[in-house]
Parts: sequence; C-alpha cells; structure tokens
Amino acid sequence: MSITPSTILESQLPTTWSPNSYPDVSMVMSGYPSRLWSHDSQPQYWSKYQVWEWLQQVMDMHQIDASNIPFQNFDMDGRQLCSLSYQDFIRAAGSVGPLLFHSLTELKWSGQYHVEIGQLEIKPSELDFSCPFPDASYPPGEIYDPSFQPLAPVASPTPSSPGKTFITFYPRGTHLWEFIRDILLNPERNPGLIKWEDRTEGVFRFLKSEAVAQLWGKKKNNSSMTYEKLSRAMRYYYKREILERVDGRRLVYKFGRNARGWRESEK
DNA sequence: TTGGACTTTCCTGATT
DNA sequence: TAATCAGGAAAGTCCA
Repeated sequence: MSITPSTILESQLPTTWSPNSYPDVSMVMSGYPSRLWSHDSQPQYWSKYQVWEWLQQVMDMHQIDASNIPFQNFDMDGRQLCSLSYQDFIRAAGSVGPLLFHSLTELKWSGQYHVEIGQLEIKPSELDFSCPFPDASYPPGEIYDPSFQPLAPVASPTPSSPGKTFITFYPRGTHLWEFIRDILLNPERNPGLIKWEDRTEGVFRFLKSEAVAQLWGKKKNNSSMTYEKLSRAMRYYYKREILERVDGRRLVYKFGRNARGWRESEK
C-alpha cells in the first residue's frame, strides 16, 4: 500500500512531512479530539492533506499500521469525507472503516463549533450544517454514543467581534448523569442497556451495568471504568439532588429535582 | 497559580 | 458467595 499524493496535495504538505516523520502523536493528540481538530478546524473544511493527517493520527492513536489503510480511497477533501456513509467507510477502509467513521462522527460534535452568522437571531432549524451528523446510517447493533448529539445552539455575543454573533455548540453528555439521560432518551440506539422503570417519575434501571460503564469509560478514554466506579459517581449525585435514592432496588436510580432534560415535556 | 466542580480510585462495611 | 449499595477519603482532571 503506498501513498500517492496528488501534485496539489504535495504542495500542501509541510516540507518535512512523510508518513514516518509525523509529529509526536502523544503531544499532538493530547486531548484528542476536542482540542486539536474540532476546535481548530471543522472536518468539512479540511483540505485533502488534513484528511490524510487525520487518517494518520487515528491510526497512530489506535496503534494500527497505517499501511492497512488505502489512503488513495481517501483522496478527498473534508466536505467529501463528511458526506461518506458508514457503509462507504467500510468499503473504503475495510475493517478499520467503523473506527474511522466513529472518529469522524466524534469530531463533528465534540468540542465547540463556532458558526459566524452575523448579527441575526438564529433558530436551530435555520442553521445549515454542511457536515451533518450521519447517525441515520449507523448499522443495527452498532453501539451508539448519545453524547454525539449536538445541544441546541447558544448564541453569545463576542466582545472582540462587535456586530457579530457566534453560535456555540457544546457536546451533550459532558457529565455522567447527562450521558445516562441521553442513553435513556435514545433507547432505539442502545437497546437493553438502561430502561425506564417509571418514565414520568424519572425512575430508571441499569440492565447491563458493566456495558454502560464501559461505554462511559470509552467516552472518557478510560478503559478501566467499571460499574462500581460509575455507581460511586452516581451516588455523589444524591447530595446535589440530581439523583434520588430508590431504596431496596438494585441498579435502580431516579432523577432528582436538579436533573434537567429527561422529562418528555422538556424534550 | 489557585480554587472549585466533577470524576476516579480505593476502601470498608452492609445488604441482597 | 458474589454482586451491589453506601459513603469516606484522597487524588486526578478540567476550567475559569
């Protein structure tokens, strides 16, 4: 497998670049993906070089030999990359396809997205996402991370840019209870992990406690997460009234008065 | 640099 | 006996 950059692409490469002379991954990828990629450059605006750069870094991150990826299949810019479906990724990258798809999806919604829109009052429905979240193309059974969904945009004036308004997107599920809530609100995506016991009262039960813990650990990049640790964090929510105790029932929790967004009327 | 919020880790003991 | 719950304590991470 060889990398054959186009002439245009070569002109975009730093002079010292080569697949084997990549910057220190541990340094570059610190905080990946929320810092380097999603903050400095939205995927849909990437150049071909940046697409390859991303490919290389995902491979490095997961310690996969980059030669396993047919880079020529990704001879495209970020906008084209974003238009690929899950199946397209599998066709283009084989067994690594799901990993790449997942990584790109994460990039789209992690970190903050600033959309300069001028001094207008913007409704979420009026925003044009040129790199839409392709969740509809997730295959059945694929683990879904609810935190990939965007929050409703928060408009905030930026003092340094008078006359302009910035829309800032924050990823959902920043906190554990929000992560749990979002799983509950998307049961079709994660069948059998957690289920409502009493929807109106906010009572829910863990069905696969360890699986949820692993999903949480995956989100936090912590492979040693267990349900025991997760449940300790859950118990801290009792004091803050984000959760309420449900006595006598194992794996059962209830949203408290300070939990937001779980009621159907709040959706 | 510091402090607060939040999470993780480890622990002991109780309960199911 | 194993799994889970409860909560103290301390440390780690992130952010303002």
